[in-house]
Amino acid sequence: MTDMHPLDGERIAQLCRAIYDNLREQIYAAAAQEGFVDLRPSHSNVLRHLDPAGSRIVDLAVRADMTKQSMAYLTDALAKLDYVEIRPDPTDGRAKLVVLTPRGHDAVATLTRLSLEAEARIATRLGKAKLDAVRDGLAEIRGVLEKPGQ
Amino acid sequence: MTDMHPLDGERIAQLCRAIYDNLREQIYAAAAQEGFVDLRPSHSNVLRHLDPAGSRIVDLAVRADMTKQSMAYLTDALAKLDYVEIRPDPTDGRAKLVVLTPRGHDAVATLTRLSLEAEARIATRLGKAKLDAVRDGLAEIRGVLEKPGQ
DNA sequence: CTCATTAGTCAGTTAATCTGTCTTTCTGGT
DNA sequence: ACCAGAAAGACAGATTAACTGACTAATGAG
Repeated sequence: MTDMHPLDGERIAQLCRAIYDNLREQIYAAAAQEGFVDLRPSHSNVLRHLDPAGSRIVDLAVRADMTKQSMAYLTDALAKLDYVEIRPDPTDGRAKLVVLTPRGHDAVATLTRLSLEAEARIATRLGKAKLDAVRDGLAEIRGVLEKPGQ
Repeated sequence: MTDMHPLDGERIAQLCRAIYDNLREQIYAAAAQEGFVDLRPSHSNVLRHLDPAGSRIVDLAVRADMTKQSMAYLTDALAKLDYVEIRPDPTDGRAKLVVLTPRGHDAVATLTRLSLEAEARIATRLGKAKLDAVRDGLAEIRGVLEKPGQ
């Protein structure tokens, strides 16, 4: 351990940021090469939280921890790009349902595959056991952070 | 492991994102409460890479992986907030040196401390050994991602 | 049946990036 | 010593992804 810059050391936060940035870049670049050129990282705030039967904007906003205005902006963009369809919720006249189009299903499948492939590449260098241990540790950390007061 | 949403699973990338977001939020909120209300996460793109003798904008830009225009925007903002001083580089008439002010030193020290405190809180729940193992694993992953072709 | 709550929209703002173009300064090769 | 090209930064403008505040329309509980 050479003496490092105060904020640049081996902090969990910095490591997570570097890894996340790298993987996100990798995955969206690969997705672009597979035809999803107009797919942006911010879109995964929608795709990640969409449930199969469709979701309301307000629910997506809560899950993604953003305002409904911001979520509406994202779903609207995805609708224009033919990744989702936005239709009235038959059970509530105020609400809309955001549902994946076939292209949207493709995109989700592709992102999922690319994400798994990226991990597999890491596993070939680290070993599956170690990678699994890191993943478990991260999941535990996330759990701790989500309910801080014990 | 319940069957999860395709993109919402226990992927390393997602875990890193969640953890990084949470820690960043925590740390900058705490910094604000300690008087650094005008300090923003984007500013750490500067602070993290500043070396003690001062750095050139172009070097900071390279280190932070952004354009020099963007870096100039950030350093300018930090200068207006009295975290850094920007002065001519005596060794090169084209260049400027960005150096920390006393307040900037304070900010770096505070962010570093808050960051370490956040990790310490995690350690009390996970155990130091496990946390260290995760950190080592993450560092290894980052290493792999930085030089992908072996 | 009314009124508070909820879902979403509209308008405007801000933060943090980007690209392209320009000026100034430096430097290496002849 | 000169000049051509590289490098450092500035200026102008665009874009993306968020935000807040104020609004409309539909729901549902008492």
